Amino acid sequence: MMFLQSQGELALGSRFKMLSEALYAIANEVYRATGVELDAHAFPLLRYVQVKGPATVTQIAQAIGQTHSAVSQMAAKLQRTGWLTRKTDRADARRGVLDLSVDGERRLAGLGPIWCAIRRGAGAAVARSTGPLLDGLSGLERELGDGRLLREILAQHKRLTTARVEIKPFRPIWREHFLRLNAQWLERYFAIEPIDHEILEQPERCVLKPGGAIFFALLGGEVIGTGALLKESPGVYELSKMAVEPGFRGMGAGRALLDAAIAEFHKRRGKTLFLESNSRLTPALTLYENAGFVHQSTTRANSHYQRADVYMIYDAKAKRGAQSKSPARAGARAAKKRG
Amino acid sequence: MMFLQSQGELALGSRFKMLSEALYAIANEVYRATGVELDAHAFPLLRYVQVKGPATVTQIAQAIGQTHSAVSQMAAKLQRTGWLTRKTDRADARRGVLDLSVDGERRLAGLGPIWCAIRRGAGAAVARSTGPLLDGLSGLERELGDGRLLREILAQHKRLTTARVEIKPFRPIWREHFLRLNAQWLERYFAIEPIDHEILEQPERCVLKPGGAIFFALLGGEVIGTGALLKESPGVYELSKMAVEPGFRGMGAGRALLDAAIAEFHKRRGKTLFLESNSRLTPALTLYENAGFVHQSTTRANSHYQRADVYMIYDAKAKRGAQSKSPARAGARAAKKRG
DNA sequence: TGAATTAACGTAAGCACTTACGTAAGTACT
DNA sequence: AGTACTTACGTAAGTGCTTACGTTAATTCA
Repeated sequence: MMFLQSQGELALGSRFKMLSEALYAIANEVYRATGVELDAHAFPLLRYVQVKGPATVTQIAQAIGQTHSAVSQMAAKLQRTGWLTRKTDRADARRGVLDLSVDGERRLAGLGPIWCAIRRGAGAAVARSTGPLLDGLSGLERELGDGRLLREILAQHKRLTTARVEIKPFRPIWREHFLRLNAQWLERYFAIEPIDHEILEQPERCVLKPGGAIFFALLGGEVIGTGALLKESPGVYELSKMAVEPGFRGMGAGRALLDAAIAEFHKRRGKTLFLESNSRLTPALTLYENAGFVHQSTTRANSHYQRADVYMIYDAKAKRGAQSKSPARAGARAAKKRG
Repeated sequence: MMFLQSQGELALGSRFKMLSEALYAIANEVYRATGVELDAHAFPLLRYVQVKGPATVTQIAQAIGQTHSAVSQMAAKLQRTGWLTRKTDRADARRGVLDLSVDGERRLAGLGPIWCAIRRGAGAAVARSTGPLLDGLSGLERELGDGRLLREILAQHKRLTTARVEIKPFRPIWREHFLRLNAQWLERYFAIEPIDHEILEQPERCVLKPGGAIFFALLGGEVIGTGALLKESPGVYELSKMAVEPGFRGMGAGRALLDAAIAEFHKRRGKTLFLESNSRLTPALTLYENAGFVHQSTTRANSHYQRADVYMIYDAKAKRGAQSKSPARAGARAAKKRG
């Protein structure tokens, strides 16, 4: 192993292969340890149909970078084990449309904490493997070699499953998190606009005092997400400033925050609840769709935000399943319709 | 493919696998384009026996991080295609000792420029793939995706094979390279000692004027290596300050510089030629051994250097094959004896 | 000096892919 | 409408590895 490292760029292929197999092995180990019957090699396929909805063999193959044969074979296997269903596209009889089975949906829905733990553990390992790419690889090889990554993932999983996501109303000691969590995604995707600054830095004055509300999602005492209900005018509320810590996504915190905000909206006898967002934030849009927000054909007149190109209004009847029953799937179907 | 990237740490295994296969494919493409009949998957095994000398199946398997079965199977294939020979260890009849065949040695000796080109091309691609590990991977994926890496490797190879390594005596315009090339490895492995600074910064005063010589290795006009012959006392010379640009190793520049220095030593009717080095610099030691330098049982009395733990004296009779006839292999056998 | 254990290694079978190939359905062009 | 083509996909066979297993040789231990 030390020998391959001494060969520098010449042995990159071999080292990548080893890393790949080691990571698959760790993932399988985690699945086994948590009692999930799933082969890590199926992840790309399953995850694709989970987030994107029903898809054809070729479509999936291109997305996950494998041949259609590989997807075809894996799909057959997953059909036998009850994860997938397959029916031929009625528009084009050559195509087969793969979709999660009801049972498969249910089983995948329970994997949130596991994937979250893997993401957190692997993220930490990757973060420790700093420096130029070759040094980073050596670091990662070390993490895998001494079993550290596996231990860390399992520890993370234990932590994530013993604690539960709780939603609490605003408290001054958490004020900084309101800014921190929102700044994260704002800076990543867009830029922080003046109005953002105002709201995020003075939440009491800009949100609470005018009759709005702010919620925080906590996991084992740690603040991992936030969201705000702004009062725009009597009876009209705006959902805004939703943010979940990247390392904790998939735990249902977003949906819980959303439900809390909607409950508060009802409690205050609101008439209209709207939100503005951006079409690039597909996971968030999916969440909104599931919770009952409906796309409007135009953007909102005199919007506060530069980045807003999506305008949605809440309609209780459009709600698509509770948070316990695989919200992601319903959203994926909705995404299909969005195009 | 974009989909896998969106999955962050969760799809690391799949991405590593793709990178691995893409790199193997590129290497095979390069071999094919340059008319070499070699499968990139055989590289770790072949390279191991090339630099380390004859070895057993298990030994190789551990070094290259595969199972003994894999090595056994690959070795059988390489035996059929004439690369390897195999005989059972006479000390332990369970063990089989794998070694390069005469023909295999010859063929591998011709791969220097190819490996050099791969190292340079891949090194450049890796260097462009900067940032944290995940971003680095994305960068590398892009390099592989658009065929840039392959083109670059082939271009490098063309450049390396059209030009030839030339050895030239000192010229003032190249003075800075004498410092630059030596500082590279000194800083990497050790530290620059005061005496190094003196010699490297004032080569005319410290080397040439007292009766020594300095050589430069050029490839297509570019200075890629250097080496010095220091006059220690009448008839006694020291070989020192040998350095070859990492990206150009394997082109035979080191051996050419060494031969030039030895020729100069003979021309000046020297009686004794010695060198001091460090046991960690195995490739360099191998080179010295091939050229005729013989290890001494003690380190040199009143050595100039902190780092010196190897002391060798030149003996023309100990020379082990010209630069054209696979010097590396003879060196590997010598390394075996060194232990 | 056997007897049990361990080490080295080959062979077979399996696995996750691949390439090669065949078939059926859709598309484009005359 | 017929003919070439392209596309979607399954199946078979191949590949580079793995695990499982068996054989033989060395080592350890009573």
